[in-house]
Amino acid sequence: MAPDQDVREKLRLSGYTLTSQRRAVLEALEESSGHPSAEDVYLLVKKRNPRVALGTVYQALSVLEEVGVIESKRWSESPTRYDVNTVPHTDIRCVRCGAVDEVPNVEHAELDETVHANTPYRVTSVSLMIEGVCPACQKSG
Amino acid sequence: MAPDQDVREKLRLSGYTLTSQRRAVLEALEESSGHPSAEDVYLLVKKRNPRVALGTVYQALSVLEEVGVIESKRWSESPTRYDVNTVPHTDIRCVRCGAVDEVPNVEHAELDETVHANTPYRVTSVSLMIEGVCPACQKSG
DNA sequence: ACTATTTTCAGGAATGATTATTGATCGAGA
DNA sequence: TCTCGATCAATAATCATTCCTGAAAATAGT
Repeated sequence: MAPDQDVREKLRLSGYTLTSQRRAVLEALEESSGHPSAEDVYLLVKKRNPRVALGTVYQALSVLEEVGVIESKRWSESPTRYDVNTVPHTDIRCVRCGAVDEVPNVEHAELDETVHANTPYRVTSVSLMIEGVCPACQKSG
Repeated sequence: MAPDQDVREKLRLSGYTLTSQRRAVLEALEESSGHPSAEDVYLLVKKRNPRVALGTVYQALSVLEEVGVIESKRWSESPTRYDVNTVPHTDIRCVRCGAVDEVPNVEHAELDETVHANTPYRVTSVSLMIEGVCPACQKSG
């Protein structure tokens, strides 16, 4: 995956540096399997460095997203989730337990084209918000 | 459009009644062109009946959505927007001024199928969150 | 290395949207 | 009309997120 050098370069291009806090946030994101919320990241970061504040995590996430190292997605009735995978992909969220999983083989290109062709807006983002009930919750439901 | 009788029936099926407040909220939604937020609806309702509280509007919107008379959509960095149009359609939101417009000719059916076929989740909702810059803001920007 | 300048940070207060609570009021049916 | 449950208005509480401020740390210049 992208080593520190890559991240450092992306930050530099926007006039930022790779601080220990930003690295800690990034590492927390990498080691967490799902799509953690800011709060989740905060708890992970605090395990190693109890001095960080939640506000700092929000700041770091904001900067990392701005430079394109991570991305955020928000579903209704749930805080914003973060993800280190910046390759376009589609996620589904369980409305019962909040788990997030990837949905493979969903092609965005055609959809983007249709949208562009049918609106006078200059389109800046097209994303899919998918919700459902995960297999585990279906069993226990 | 759907007359009171239709709305009343949908409410009844879920054990609700059509109160004057719910009707007022619905009328406010119908007479507002865009996709108003709860706050917008509140201001409209208050013009006729200054006694209603914002919490009451939230309650009414919640009930009306539950029974399928209206629907809500939420974009990032913006409060939830409400809409009486429950026929599947696609909306785009201007990131500058917040305006919401419809994008015609976007077919959901195929997309829904693809998603269903590629996840073990029981899918409950697939929606498109589209953002861009509207023509007016492009000129003034 | 030493100080000046700039950036970043921690901590906590503030904000905005939404939900929960509570006591009063309304309304359908006996 | 009386009763009982539903609904309401008002307000407090909550939740996620942003803003603010003085302190600490990185960076640059001497």
